Amino acid sequence: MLSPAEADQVFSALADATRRDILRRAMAGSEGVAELAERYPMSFAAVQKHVAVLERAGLVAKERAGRRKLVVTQVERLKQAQRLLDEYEALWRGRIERMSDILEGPQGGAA
Amino acid sequence: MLSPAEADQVFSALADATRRDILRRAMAGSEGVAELAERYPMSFAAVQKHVAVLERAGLVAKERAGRRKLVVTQVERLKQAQRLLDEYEALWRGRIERMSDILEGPQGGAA
DNA sequence: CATTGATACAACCTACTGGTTGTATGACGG
DNA sequence: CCGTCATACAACCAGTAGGTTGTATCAATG
Repeated sequence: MLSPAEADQVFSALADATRRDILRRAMAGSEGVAELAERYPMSFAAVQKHVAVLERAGLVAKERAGRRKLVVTQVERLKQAQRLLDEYEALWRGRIERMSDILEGPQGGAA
Repeated sequence: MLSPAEADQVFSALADATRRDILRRAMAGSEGVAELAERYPMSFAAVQKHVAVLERAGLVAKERAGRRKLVVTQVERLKQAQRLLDEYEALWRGRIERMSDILEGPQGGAA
């Protein structure tokens, strides 16, 4: 669903509070880069770079709106990341079950 | 649930394929650092550093077992990350509802 | 078509990351 | 207690990330 390289990109994009905030604001999809930039204590270009990171990770896209470009989150990528974490958690549950098997002894044990 | 700084640590820990793999292996919780290290094409010390990153992020802990230390994943942190992504997705759903409100027109509109 | 507003991009700097090797600590076996 | 296995840590290096400023493109407007 997410290749290892894509997962790298998605998680490292999420590993920055400013980018997570941009992602949240981009849910509404009504702000351009300039509007976003006003909200953070850094230069316009810095915010632009953050948006570019999110875009490369597939977490947002830009839509032309006149002379602006609106930043909108791509919720599908977010869901893919969720699913990856779900898989890990499923593995964990599997581990518990396997441990239970062991604790219940070899009655139904290996052939 | 996760402070911004903690979220930074968790996601940046997850943003590396080797570390995600270690995390999965650590679900079984029966391997020490040395056993893990054998599986990756890098030095023991490099794997040790990856484990340290996961540990600082709270995603794994080490349990002493004789002269070894077993690396075990802390599933609670994983769940906290999941919940964070759930929150984002909930925001998205909220956006959809708000958009529907708008599309349905101002019958119940602003006072 | 010149100006202005919004975005993009390049060059640069500093700090951190991911890897290396080498050395030190800690726990068990003889 | 001496050796050895397992882990930890420090020093170092190359590459990348996150910030800066400055310049260039692109679209609307007079």
